[in-house]
Amino acid sequence: MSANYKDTINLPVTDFPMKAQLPINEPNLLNHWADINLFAQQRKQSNGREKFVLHDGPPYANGHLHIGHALNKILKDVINRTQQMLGKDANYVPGWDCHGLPIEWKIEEKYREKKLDKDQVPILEFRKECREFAEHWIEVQRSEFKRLGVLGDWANPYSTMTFEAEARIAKELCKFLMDGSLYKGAKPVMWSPVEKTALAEAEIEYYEHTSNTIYVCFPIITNNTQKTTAASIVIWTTTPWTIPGNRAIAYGPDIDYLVIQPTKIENNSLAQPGKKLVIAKARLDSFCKDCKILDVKILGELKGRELGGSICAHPIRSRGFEFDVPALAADFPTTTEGTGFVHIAPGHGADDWDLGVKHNIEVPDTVGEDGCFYDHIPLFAGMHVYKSDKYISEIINESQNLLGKGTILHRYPHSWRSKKPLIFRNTAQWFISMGKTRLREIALAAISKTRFVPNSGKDRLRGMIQTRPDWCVSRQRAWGVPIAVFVEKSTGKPLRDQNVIDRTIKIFEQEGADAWFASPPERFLGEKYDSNNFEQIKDILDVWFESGCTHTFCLEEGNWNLKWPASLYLEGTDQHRGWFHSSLLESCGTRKQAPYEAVLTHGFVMAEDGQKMSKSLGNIVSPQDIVDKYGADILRLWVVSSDYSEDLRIGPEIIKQQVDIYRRLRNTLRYILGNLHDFNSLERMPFEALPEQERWVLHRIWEMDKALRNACSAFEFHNYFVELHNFCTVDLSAFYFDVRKDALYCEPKNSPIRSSIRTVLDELFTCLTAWFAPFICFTAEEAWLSRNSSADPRNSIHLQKFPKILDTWENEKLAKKWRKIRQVRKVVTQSIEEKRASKEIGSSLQARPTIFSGTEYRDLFKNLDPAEIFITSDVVFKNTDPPEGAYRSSELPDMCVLIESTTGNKCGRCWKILEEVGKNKEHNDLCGRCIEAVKTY
RNA sequence: GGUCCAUUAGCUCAGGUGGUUAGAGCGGCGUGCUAAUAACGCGCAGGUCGCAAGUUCAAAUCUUGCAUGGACCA
Repeated sequence: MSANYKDTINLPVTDFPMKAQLPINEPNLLNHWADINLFAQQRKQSNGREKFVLHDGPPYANGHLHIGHALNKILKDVINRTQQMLGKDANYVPGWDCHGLPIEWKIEEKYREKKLDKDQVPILEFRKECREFAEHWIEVQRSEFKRLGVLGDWANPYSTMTFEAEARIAKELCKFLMDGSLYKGAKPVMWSPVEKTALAEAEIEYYEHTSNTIYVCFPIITNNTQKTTAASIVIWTTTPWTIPGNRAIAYGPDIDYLVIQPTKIENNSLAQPGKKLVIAKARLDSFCKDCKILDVKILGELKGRELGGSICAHPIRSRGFEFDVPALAADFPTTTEGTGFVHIAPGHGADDWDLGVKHNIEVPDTVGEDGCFYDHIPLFAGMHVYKSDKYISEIINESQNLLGKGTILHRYPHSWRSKKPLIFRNTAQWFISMGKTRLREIALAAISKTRFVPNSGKDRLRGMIQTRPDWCVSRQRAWGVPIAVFVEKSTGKPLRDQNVIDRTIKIFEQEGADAWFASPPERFLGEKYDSNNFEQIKDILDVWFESGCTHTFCLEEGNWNLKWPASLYLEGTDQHRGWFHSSLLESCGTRKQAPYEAVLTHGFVMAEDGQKMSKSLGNIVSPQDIVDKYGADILRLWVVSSDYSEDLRIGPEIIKQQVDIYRRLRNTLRYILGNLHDFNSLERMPFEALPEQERWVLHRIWEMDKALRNACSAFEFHNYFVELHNFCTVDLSAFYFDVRKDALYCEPKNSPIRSSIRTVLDELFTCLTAWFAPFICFTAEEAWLSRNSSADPRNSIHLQKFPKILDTWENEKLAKKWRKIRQVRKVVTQSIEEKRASKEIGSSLQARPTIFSGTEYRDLFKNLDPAEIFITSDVVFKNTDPPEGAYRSSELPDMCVLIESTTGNKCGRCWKILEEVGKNKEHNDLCGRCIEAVKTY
């Protein structure tokens, strides 16, 4: 009859629950952090330490957070927390991007619902509504970010629409004005004749559209090769209305062209037999078909480059278009459609404009803002471009230069608002020159001095800076910082007067940029100038210029006590084109160096199958859903276990995996906490007194600490986190905890071995809570407080540094030995499993392994208890030949194991099966160790 | 259409300069314990390294092409 010894066993005791209930508990911890003013405590505590400033790339304040926001901010938070715990002062000031189109749209939409035109609304009222809209979303996003556990100065964020920011942005632009790099130029932009406005990329939608197409002859009047004498270059265009704006023709220097002569045509063909034409060799067949030419004579063949220096006549030259049309080499003509030549209207296309600028060709203004030809255009004045195709064709035909016409169905840009087709139109715009003040070279030099993580970002940004054109910084919009510049009417030159600028900036600081629209120009110009002689520019600054200025009003100025340049900028890879780019140019233009020491980029978040998330596919994962269902720590776990240098994936299965990993980590903490119940520092054992296995754990801690510090300095967490998880699972749970369970539970309460183990558990608790803290910030705090809250209620794991690990804990020799021990253990557990499968054994304590091997293996366990390590009741080493049926593993072929059932009786307390049990009269169901232990209760 | 990047077990990731049978963990399956118990242990099965050529004695690794996915640009 065995007594119940459960009460005499040191079972784990803890109030740290197995079930996390994160969606309920995390908000409680957030409240706790607010109560103890954690962020302020952190700042105070780290005052004077080396600063680490991660400058926040401002999200756009116009909607709920999506998974990409969550990835970005959690990654920032992890980095800030690791830097803080490494001993730096990682002050983090979040920010918002507030001006710009998407918000304007929303407000315009409201007006449209009320059947009001935006232009009828006073601009100040319109801007006020935009501001209120942005303010609303800042509030929403702020609370969503906080819920993710992101720690920062949420009470005092920066934004691009504060008066100080608006003033500062205008001031920065004026630096480009004063040094001469800001200039007024012209550029074709996507233009909607219906709304009479330029459109941004995001406002353009592509639909199927039927366009008129024409083949047009450009008679060659000057040539460098006899082959083309008296011939005409043939172009094909889908926009006949751009012919009045034509000023050049582009050819491909490596394209093969033919000189041909139609010999036979269909009755209704527009082509003329005998006329010499030049077209691409590869286009001959389809050209003849389109122009109803039945047969041709090939007169010659030439490479595009032979056309260099050729000059053609404009196809309606005799009708008021007396232009010379040069043939120019370009890389964009192809032989996949048309004739291998591209007609160039510099006012009506990006390629056209670039080529025109390159060859100093004037950019004609032919079309007004309503889509009608200007009055000064002969023949077509006042005509709408959409209605002019037919007439233009007729005029060209009258000039005998029309070869064919047709229609084509293709994708064509349309206005997001009116759904009407768009045109490219030449407009006056403001630019920052890449060359005048050597901005390009300065920026390139700054890139080479910057650290990029991953490294490939460096080449990417460099490539963009190398090839980018001048920066177009003006927008014909309402919600933003104005280009606060006056242009002198008589000269067309911008006014460069520092006094005017200073006066303007001062007004902006006090009243915001609204003042530009609210006040008369005299207020800014002062008494020195007559406002009648100046045009006040009402264009809005490109929002990229604004966000490119955040380093000035957040880092350089402001009350946050940060540093310039920032230690790190961290955003998605799309920001090579965006914020990294504009910040670099702004800073290099005004400060001759980059605003950041390092740039980190992460990939995009895809659905589980690697596809983009989209409403139509129904594969969108929202951070709010994950937080509500599983908790922010699960989302944070996903962030740190993913490789952010590429695109990353998320979906139900991946989240489930994080939940599983989370449970293991949590139970590891729970087990440690349970066994540290009633432990105090007096119980700690000195290092020298610790058994070998405990010193092995300390060695592993030393290794993990090294791995952590490497991961932090490389900003690379996913490999480290796998290692940390493996440490908890493989080293601790499956090995150290399992082996030491007997001693923890069954040895007398104050035995040295228990105290040694608990000393190590205490170290593990300190380390694991700190190591987890930057990642699963809620759970680490919950565990920490469950042990430390009584000491100081203002306590927090997030006020700790990473523990300093002593180098004396390193012991590679010991580690090597224990790797071998675990190899042997593996063979033993395998051999036990064989007996379990055949139902000869259940618990491993029923097994008695005999190890047949050389003495080397027995020596491995000298001064150790191999039975405890194998969790068997006994172990025997034999130096003899193994019997038939002994287990041998290919891993360790020089040993084998024979498993036999133990003989003896089961100790009612520790469950080992030992011969000695039953030999004691007083306690005939206990082993010797347990008899001694029981006496202490 | 152009430029760049990626593709290793169901999942997340390792795999310096080419060199034995491509590794972990999770999940799966089986199983033990019933004193971490919606926990913990033990064992097992999973891979034509996206596809196809090429270089080489030898390719997951180097080259080229293709496919799929992604970013930026047009």
